[in-house]
Amino acid sequence: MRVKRNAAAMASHDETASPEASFTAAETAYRRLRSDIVAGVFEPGQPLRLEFLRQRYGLSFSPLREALNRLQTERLVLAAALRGFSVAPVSIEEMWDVTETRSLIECEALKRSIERGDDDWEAGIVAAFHALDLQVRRLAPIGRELSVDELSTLEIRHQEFHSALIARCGSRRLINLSDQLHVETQRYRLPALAGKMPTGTRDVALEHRQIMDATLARDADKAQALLAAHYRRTAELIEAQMSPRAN
Amino acid sequence: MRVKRNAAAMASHDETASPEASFTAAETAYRRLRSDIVAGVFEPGQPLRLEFLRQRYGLSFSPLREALNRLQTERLVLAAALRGFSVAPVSIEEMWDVTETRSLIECEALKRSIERGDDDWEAGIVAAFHALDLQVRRLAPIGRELSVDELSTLEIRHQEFHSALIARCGSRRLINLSDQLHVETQRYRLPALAGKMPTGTRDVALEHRQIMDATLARDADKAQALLAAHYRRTAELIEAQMSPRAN
DNA sequence: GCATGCAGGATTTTCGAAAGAAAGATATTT
DNA sequence: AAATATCTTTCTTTCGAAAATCCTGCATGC
Repeated sequence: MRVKRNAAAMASHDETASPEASFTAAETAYRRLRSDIVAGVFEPGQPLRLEFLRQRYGLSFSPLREALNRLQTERLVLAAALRGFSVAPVSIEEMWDVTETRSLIECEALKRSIERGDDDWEAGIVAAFHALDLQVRRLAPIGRELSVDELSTLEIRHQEFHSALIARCGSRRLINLSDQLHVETQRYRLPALAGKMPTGTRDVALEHRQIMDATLARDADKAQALLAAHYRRTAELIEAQMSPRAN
Repeated sequence: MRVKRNAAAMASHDETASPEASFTAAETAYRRLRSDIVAGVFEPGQPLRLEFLRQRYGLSFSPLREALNRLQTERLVLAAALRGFSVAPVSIEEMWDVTETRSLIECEALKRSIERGDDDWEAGIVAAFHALDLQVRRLAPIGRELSVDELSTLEIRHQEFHSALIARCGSRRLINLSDQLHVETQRYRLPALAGKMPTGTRDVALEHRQIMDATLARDADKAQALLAAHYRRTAELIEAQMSPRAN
């Protein structure tokens, strides 16, 4: 008799706001792998040996391989035929490519949302901004160490704000791409943020407010420009932090 | 003892210009499934029962499931936890979403290629155009039935032309997205094209030439506009062909 | 009549072992 | 000593069966 099937029986459970909530082993493998890669638990380039993963997650080969195959097409994992999987490498070039692609996708989605957005959409933005702003102010004051939990909440609310902006773009694909690119950028932001908040030099809260204001004022051009600049600034900071070290 | 491993031993073999050429069973499953879905061999919405696929392709569950997981993230297959896989449905809305997203991606990629393209890039475009043009002229004259082979060649050269246009955009992601969106659009174009060539009403060869001319003249705005119009016209024809029938 | 519960069968999902390929180590030859 | 061949080990990949879940039809009770 099996033992590990309890997870699937857990009550509805909205983890990372995914559409379906039931958990197969393959789904668990997918989420945990993705989370570990994004958080930098596994080094970029590191081979992902199946026996190692099997022990780490307490799962069998099949669900692991299914998860790795999904992550492969999401660019988080590299697969070489008959030579297994490895964590996709990171580089400044890739970081800029993700950033610029994300900018392209989200600016278009934002423009369309501004054209089509209704009252609910506006309310969603205001709500998400407020929740984000609360957390930013809570963590901003001191250049102190941030707990994993504080950072995780900040990260989630940040994503929810950006997600709310483009929610009414009317394109499943744009929203989907935005999500995927968001995950990819996390690989660069999370490790860079680990511990030290880039104190001073940047008023992220203000940037968010300006994006929101332009959006609610239905000024598509301005909103797009501000959003693009927002992402560009983040990329520049990450580049500065990456350059001194390796690569 | 196994019997089916011969495929992996086949000599180098550049099918669909994929980076790696070695064939595992999972890779075979992926390609055959994708090809069958795109060609409409499986009806949109049709459940993809594993036992059925196992018999059809002579493979076991594992490689099939791995392939289906990849196709899931590429939007060709739908997966419901514990309820298996099914062919992703098609609709006019989805068709427009693919078309517009593709337009967005490729217009940006084309703009960047025009900025950065070198002599080799130009030569690649001219060569691809010529090969495409030859095939178009070969098939155009009569409104006759087209063989699968003729259509396949046309399809490949068409894609190679569009691929050549954006080859120097400098973004792995844009090129990758363009490829994926191309595959998705095939689901709509191939069945619509099956047999009857949309005779008369449209001079595709001219459209291609104009796109190429504007591109080589480094007129980014014009080239983008022509490319977008090219895709839009195709979508309009498909919409017209889909509307009378179901959905 | 309608809902509810319960077999039985169909299907997906997972497992662990076996087969196959690559990488590394050792021996053999030139 | 270098190059080549052969054996070992490590790892991936595939397989087929077992387990879990879903679905359908039927009976039971209200």
